[in-house]
Amino acid sequence: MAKRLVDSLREAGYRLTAPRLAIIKVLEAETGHLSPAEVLEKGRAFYPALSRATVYRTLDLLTKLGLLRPIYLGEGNLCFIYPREGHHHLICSKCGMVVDFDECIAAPLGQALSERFGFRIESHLLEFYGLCENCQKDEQKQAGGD
Amino acid sequence: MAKRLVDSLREAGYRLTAPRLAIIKVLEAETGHLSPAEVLEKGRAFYPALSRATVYRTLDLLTKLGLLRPIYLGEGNLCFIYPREGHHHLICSKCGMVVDFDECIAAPLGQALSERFGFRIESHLLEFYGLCENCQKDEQKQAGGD
DNA sequence: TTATAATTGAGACAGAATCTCAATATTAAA
DNA sequence: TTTAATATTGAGATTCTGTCTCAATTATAA
Ligand SMILES: [Zn+2]
Ligand SMILES: [Zn+2]
Ligand SMILES: [Zn+2]
Ligand SMILES: [Zn+2]
Repeated sequence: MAKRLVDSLREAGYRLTAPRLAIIKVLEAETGHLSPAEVLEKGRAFYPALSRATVYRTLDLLTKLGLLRPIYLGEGNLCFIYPREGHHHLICSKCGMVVDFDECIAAPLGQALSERFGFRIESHLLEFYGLCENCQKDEQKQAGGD
Repeated sequence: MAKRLVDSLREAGYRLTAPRLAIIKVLEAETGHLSPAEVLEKGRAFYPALSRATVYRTLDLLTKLGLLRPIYLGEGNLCFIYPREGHHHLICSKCGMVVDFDECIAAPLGQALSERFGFRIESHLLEFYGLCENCQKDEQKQAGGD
């Protein structure tokens, strides 16, 4: 698990530095969805001098290597997810609640697209949007005011 | 087509104002993926006094109503898409190129999740990430430097 | 060890998003 | 129509986010 990010960096010819390791530890420790600000904060537990610029640079680098994915979940914050195969989300477009689920049907389509467009597909995003049970109830009571 | 956004606003009890109409016209005119800044600029063609705050407020509102979806495409800019059924993307994680395609297999899974979690699903996101042909070639030549 | 070049932190900077509040416009009721 | 109640707005201040520069540091291979 820990190996994947580290090895991919190395194989691509990038140096394995203390700041990068701190960031990778954060990404691996959390199963979830981390904003750059959270990565910075948590990363300083491993490497106190960690700077904001380095966090952004490293998240971008890992994204370019296809190891992370930027996504908007719920409350309008960019976050990066470290994709586990077949891990996806159900998001309430009103209150922002996020439900995780592990189930997927995207592989065959991915295969087809890969051939059609000459892409080498590394991962995908599958997110459903809608209203959670609570927000459905709220909706019936009120109309108008937020 | 034009009706959908307008009617949904009304039905949810929100007022139909000139600034909102301008924004809706922009969203309908463009098939693509618009950043808030683009919506502001284009929206001023319909309603010159349109303000940035109103653009953000309206995009958020339409998102809460499940009519728009915030997404990161390619080069790290937030944009909002006005989902057309089965319209999705293939994104190069290195150079940011976006390929559109219209094909989808998410509906049955959506149905199942809806029942399992009590969500009312309104739409979904299905995006594939990988390397485009050019970036695959580049990768073979160099290792290391950006 | 040493040389080389990638990487870093700090802080300046630019741009994006949010907030406040008085002024305005929509809507429903009179 | 007219009016009253209230949602919505624009402008600008403000706060956050993300980028950039550059000298200092550090990983790596020789
Ligand atoms: Zn999947
Ligand atoms: Zn909800
Ligand atoms: Zn998750
Ligand atoms: Zn590419």
